[in-house]
Amino acid sequence: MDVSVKGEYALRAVFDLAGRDAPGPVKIADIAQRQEIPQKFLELILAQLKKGGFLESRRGADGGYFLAQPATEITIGAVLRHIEGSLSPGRKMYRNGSPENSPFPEFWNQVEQALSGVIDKTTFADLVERWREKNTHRAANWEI
Amino acid sequence: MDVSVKGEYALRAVFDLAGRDAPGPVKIADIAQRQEIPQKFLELILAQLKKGGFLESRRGADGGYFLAQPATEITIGAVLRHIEGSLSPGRKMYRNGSPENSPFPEFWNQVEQALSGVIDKTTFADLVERWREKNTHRAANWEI
DNA sequence: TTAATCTCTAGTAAGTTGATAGAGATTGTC
DNA sequence: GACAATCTCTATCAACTTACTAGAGATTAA
Repeated sequence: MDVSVKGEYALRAVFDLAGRDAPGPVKIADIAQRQEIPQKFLELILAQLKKGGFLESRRGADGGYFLAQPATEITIGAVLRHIEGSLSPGRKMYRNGSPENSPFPEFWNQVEQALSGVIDKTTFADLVERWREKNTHRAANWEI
Repeated sequence: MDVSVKGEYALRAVFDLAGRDAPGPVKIADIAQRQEIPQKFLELILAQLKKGGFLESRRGADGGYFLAQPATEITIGAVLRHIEGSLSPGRKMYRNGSPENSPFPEFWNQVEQALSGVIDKTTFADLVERWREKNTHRAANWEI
């Protein structure tokens, strides 16, 4: 029951992009530095996020990544599911068509719903907002 | 974000023991067969559950395992945490004392609480009860 | 004593994770 | 058009984890 480091990097990267006010693409190198993520690893993650439809990019000089949708419409759950695969903790149980008369599937279902109640209802806009509330007088990461 | 096969085996084993009406120890081999768990692997898991204070055992002929506490007092969360370690999905994030001004710790806290609301409030007695409700006319697994 | 059990210590094959390397494809600028 | 800056794609890899397996040892009931 854990989110991989890769998943965490993905969340931080999207958060970084969601927090930018100025329009225009952001360089991988910048995200990598601000979020302390190994750049080459981040490249793979951003490419995957792009395939998932969360990000868009532009190459060449002055290229970079930017959100494909408004931050109010990207949930943590969506990003995490795309990077980590299913988040259902009990998905392996009785996967071979074993006992149907088990209480576990129902139980895991409850767990999944509880989880979903948080991760699928929190957007990156929410995260940025919370972050700003806590840092009204401090300088923002992305305002250098 | 996943429960390991080992964790699932542990839950099934405790569930198996919680569902027994007759007193007295249950053999590893029996649990292994009913729950379809490789016996040698189950041995390790049961030993670990014993160390965690969930089970007790008796060796020798007519030996076996049995619950160390009533099933009403053993929660899924307790067993899972003991087998899997922390269930906090975001525990790795900013583990190196990085940004304190991040919205993520707070977010992961919410996730943890939502999770806890289910797994720390469901006991094995609950599971057995649910199981029995669904199987009032069918033969129980452990009644052979 | 013997057979049945739990117990303890090792080992291990397969898979996953968290990267790194380097060449290729685009794009803006001079 | 050359060139530099970026993203993009494919391959590789060491370290670690997972899910087991093996086998000898300790304890108990009959």
